Amino acid sequence: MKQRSVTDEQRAAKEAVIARAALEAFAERGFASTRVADVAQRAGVAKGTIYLYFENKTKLFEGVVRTHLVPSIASLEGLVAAHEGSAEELLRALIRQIYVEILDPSRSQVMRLLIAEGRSFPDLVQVYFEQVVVRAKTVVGAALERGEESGEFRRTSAKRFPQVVIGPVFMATMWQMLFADHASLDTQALCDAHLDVLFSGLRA
Amino acid sequence: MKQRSVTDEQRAAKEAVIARAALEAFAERGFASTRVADVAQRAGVAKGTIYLYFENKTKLFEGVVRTHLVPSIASLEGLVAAHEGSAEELLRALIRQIYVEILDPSRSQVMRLLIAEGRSFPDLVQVYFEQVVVRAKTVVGAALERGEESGEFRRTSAKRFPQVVIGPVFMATMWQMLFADHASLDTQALCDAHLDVLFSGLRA
DNA sequence: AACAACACACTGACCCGTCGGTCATTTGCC
DNA sequence: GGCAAATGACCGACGGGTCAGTGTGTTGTT
Repeated sequence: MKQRSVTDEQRAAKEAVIARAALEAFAERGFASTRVADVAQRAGVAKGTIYLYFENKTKLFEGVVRTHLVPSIASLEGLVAAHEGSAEELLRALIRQIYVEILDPSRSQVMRLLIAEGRSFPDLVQVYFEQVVVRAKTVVGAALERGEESGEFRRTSAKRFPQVVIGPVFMATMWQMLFADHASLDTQALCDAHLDVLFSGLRA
Repeated sequence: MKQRSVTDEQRAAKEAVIARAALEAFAERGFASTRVADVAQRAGVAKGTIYLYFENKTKLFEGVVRTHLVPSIASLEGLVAAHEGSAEELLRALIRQIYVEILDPSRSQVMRLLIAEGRSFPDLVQVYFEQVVVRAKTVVGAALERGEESGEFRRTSAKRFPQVVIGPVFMATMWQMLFADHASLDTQALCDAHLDVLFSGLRA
């Protein structure tokens, strides 16, 4: 039993090593152009070994995405549940946290991969939509709602469109991935400007 | 001479047919997974014919992108140059126009392709950055500047970050491409909500 | 303690389908 | 009949996936 559980841990650990290597490789060249042999080399194993951990290249991709999307939303939901101050404070904290999460390279690379390959992986898109997008939208929507209820925020249709609130965050991520070489963005300053304009626009 | 120019027209026309077919194919399956034979079939020509118009598959991709990115910005620049009313009116018109341009399927597909394949085509990314992104950023930045100069808008750091202003538009595009099946967006209503919050946030 | 038999994760050379690119041939126009 | 444009069968490289073989650690026997 003890013996067995050690083996499982080791297995999970190696799986994680391979998944990490695969994410890097896919992020760099795209799914189709990445050779399994390249993933193997990055992971420091032979090509055949990968097929001991993942059924095929497609399943490897799915594994990579599934591994990297789940954990981030819970922390946002936690923020909302725990918060007791004003709605503005809550929403500020929320947005700042979203900037942090989404600008994390492995997270943004996964987003980019889903944008790139989504058409070929509708199931993955659906999982991402349900597990990440809907939950994030709900969380932000709830903060907006709370602000309206308490009279802090004007009554706008914004709460129906949390996209308006997080659009700039999303754009900042894509900008960094595509254009960092040409004109890297001062995301801290952008975040401040964003919050400034947003809350002036929301306040009652 | 007449003969010659007819030939050129015909040549350009067929090139456009192929480029259009290629855009569809690339958008559907990605660059690497698209077979040249598939592009040929969509365009109603034989595979060999494609190579009479494009040197190789890569050049075909470049041709597709170059064809579809150029025309859109000029109209925005025209708006700014021609406008004589308030800065708010100008910026509203600008943003609405951006929604129209960017939500046009062929334009958004090109954006998606660049996000997906950017790492493999740095030259294309640079062209896109200079010809589209910088110009769009400049145009929006100019409208913001004008509003501050005239005292219509508060002095914010937003003019340094037009990304804050167009982030929601960008996000709406990506949303439609990825999630239209799951939860199609009412882009008209989103645009209204966006403008509402934005201008409340900007006004002096 | 020494050794044999076994288990099993790992390896990478190989197989074979796929697809970018070529070019000898055909088509269509004057 | 001459010429350019178009065709699609063909070639060769490439890469996903396989599997016979290797090395290491464990168990069982004397």
